[in-house]
Amino acid sequence: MMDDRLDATFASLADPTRRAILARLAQGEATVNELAEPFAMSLPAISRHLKVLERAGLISRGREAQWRPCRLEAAPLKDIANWVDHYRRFWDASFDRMADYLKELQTPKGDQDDRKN
Amino acid sequence: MMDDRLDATFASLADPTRRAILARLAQGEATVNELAEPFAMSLPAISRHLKVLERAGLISRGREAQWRPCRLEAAPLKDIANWVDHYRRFWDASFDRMADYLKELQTPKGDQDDRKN
DNA sequence: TTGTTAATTAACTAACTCGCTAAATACGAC
DNA sequence: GTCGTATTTAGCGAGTTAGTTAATTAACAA
Repeated sequence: MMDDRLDATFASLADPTRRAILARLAQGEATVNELAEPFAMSLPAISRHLKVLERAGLISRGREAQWRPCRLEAAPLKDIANWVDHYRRFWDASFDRMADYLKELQTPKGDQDDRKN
Repeated sequence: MMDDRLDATFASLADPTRRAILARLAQGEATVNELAEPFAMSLPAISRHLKVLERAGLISRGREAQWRPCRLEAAPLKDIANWVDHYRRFWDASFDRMADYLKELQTPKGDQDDRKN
């Protein structure tokens, strides 16, 4: 919606570790230790990446005993998809198919944002 | 394609001034001064934003006399769109429509990238 | 040559990011 | 309480970013 949210979302996604974390969470919830396991990086570093993702609204966290399971929250990604779709005509040969696609996208509700993209 | 390019693209898009510049360029080529005009910011600042966008491959620049017209280059945006589409199912109710869409996207050539997203 | 406009580079500051290690907190088990 | 595991916070250092003003380069015009 607002500019700041796009800022935070894009900034969060600019780090390969954070994108990998999201990819992992796309397969289901995971704890911090589980998320950290694939990386040659300290646990505090991962914890920080998770905080960045949380602030951007890209993940949420539960509380089960001493574990804080993380789950993917895709709403900001939808904003990104809406934003980038405005540029689709610049790489997509078929104009009309894009029009169809955008129309489809808008059917559920008018939750697109055009101002100050 | 490679991870680094996604990094650079996302990082470039994390700034509202740069997104606004891209939005302006979506309407056609423009010189540095024209691009700077809407902003309460010095010309060197704009010049640097343009350099960031250029390094990310999001714009290219010509040379006409003392003007250096900028033009939008959308290829990196396509990468973004491809990346974010992997998460479409997390906000889109219709699974099957997404599958169709992705199939469409892949038809022209296999220029998608899945590794290390 | 001199002047004007367009754009970049240089040098600087303030603020932020990302990694680390060490210490602290939170919870469950004993 | 004490122990062990999970996670976060604190503090540090290196590197980057985004802005500034002043100086410089590039091209055209007279």
